[in-house]
Amino acid sequence: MTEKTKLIAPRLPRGFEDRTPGEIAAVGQMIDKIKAVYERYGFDPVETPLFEFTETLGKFLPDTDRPNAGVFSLQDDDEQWMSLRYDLTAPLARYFAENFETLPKPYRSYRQGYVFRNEKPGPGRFRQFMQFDADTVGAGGPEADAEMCMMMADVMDALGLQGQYVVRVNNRKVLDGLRQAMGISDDDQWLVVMRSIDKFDKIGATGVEQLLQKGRLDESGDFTKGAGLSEVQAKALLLLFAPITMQEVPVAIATEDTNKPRFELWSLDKVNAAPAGVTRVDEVAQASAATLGYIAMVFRSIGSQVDSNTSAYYGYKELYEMGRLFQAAGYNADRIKIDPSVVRGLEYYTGPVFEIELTFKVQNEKGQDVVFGSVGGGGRYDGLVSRFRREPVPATGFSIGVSRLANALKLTGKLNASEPAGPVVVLVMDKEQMAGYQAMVAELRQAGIRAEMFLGNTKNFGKQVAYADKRNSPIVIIEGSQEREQGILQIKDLIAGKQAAAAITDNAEWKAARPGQFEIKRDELVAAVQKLLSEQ
RNA sequence: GCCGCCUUAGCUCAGUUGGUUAGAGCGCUAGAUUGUGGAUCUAGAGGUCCUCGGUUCGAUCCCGAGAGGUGGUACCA
Repeated sequence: MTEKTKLIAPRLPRGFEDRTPGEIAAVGQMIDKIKAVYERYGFDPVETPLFEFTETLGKFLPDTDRPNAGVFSLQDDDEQWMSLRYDLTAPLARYFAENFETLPKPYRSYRQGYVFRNEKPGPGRFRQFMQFDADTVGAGGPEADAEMCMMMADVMDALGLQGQYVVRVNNRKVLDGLRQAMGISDDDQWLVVMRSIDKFDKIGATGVEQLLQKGRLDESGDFTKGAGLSEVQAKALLLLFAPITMQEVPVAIATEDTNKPRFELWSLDKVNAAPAGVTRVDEVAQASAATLGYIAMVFRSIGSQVDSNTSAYYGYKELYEMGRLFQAAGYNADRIKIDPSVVRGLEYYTGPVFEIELTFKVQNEKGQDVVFGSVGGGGRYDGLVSRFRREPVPATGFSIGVSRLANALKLTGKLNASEPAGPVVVLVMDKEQMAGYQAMVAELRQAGIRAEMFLGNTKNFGKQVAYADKRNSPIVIIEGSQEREQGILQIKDLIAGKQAAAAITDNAEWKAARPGQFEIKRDELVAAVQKLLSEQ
């Protein structure tokens, strides 16, 4: 005991966080609100484990037998690689495929939990964080995608963020069509193009333009190699971000196949004299008409037409139909808007992609503006279940980054992270009377009131009251020998006392005043506490 | 991964031009007060000065390497 043993420094690996009662309560409230929206849309919960076989998650490095370094992995007894899940989508695909025979199809499910990524953490980025997902598996139409977007918007409303977010929607098929039109055949080159576009909110138009061409030298002096596009190609892609100015309006022209309208840009004069079968897009999808027209214009600027290649056509048509659905359901462009610059991750999305963006400024503790990125997103992933089953299974879904959203709300003071009320504390005035104090606690607990007897060092009475204060306790119960003889108790209202004492500066006066304290009969304990709690 | 900055008490930081017992504020513990929260006063605990190596009579300080933290950037399913 005399020799000093080497102590272990209590420390947390970076990217991980402890959560206090206030934070747990605040996130719990968020979860309840999100859950309520999902359930209202007809989704059912399911829970899957934190660990999966690495091959289930699909994260083996190419050409090696080791998992991707970005996932936490370990080998089981039989040397099979297992990994902590890094999202909730791959485990859902596994669950659906494994229970294919019994699940209803389409299958609507939601689930919430921690996911893990072994990457360098940053502001608002963690190595363990919570996601809350909803997915519809087995429904291939844009109605399912549109429903996802509307549900995301409803969730944000339910969290009290009306008017402070926008759900941005794009379609990967449109981007693929652009690629074809521009004649980019190299997959790697296209990958760099997509990454560059995805960085728009971080590095701006100039930065993206540099990345699309030769490359960009950032502030730290690091050079990022560009995609090697020509100036003409780069400028055309940059139109995706340009402010929308339209001389012409998009129209849908009926064709022999009623499911395949043609999309063109017409001048207003031409539209006004339009023959039957030509519909202005803004009459059916007002919310996003300008953007739809704009996408058509981007195609024209590179010498193509939006419906001249299959991929772009279907992407465009899906966006058009989703726009109609948003319009019909009353979701305007200030809540959900079509935005051709949305890219989202790169791996498995096959059609519509969407992202929630906060439209208010977020500042960190030091008062600096923080680029927060999206707080949620998703899209259609028709290929994911096919890894487990031979038949094609379409699926769409999205994910809310609960941790990141909570962090944003915390920084803006919109998260109610106040410490929850503590228990009623019964003070120990006389160690011989423990049984009596414990009986009081039991009475209170039986009445459903949080209560505890002070268990620490009872020698100094002031410390007991200080303990109750630190516990955020609303009330303390005092029974000394004087009270016991008279069959009474002292009830001390700590909340009222705190207010009443604010004006007192002298310690002697402070003690004499005993603010917020009054007497009751012993047998009135439960009733008096209940009454006081309801008044506080 | 790459680039910059940082590392002294639980926290925020001072300091030593290289010299013997390394400081402050806040916090913590105890006492003033075995019948009252805040404030006040008193006392106390708490330090491998990030680690290792080098230079030096002597290193917390100078030099080198490493670790950790932080910011940017890359990757991000």
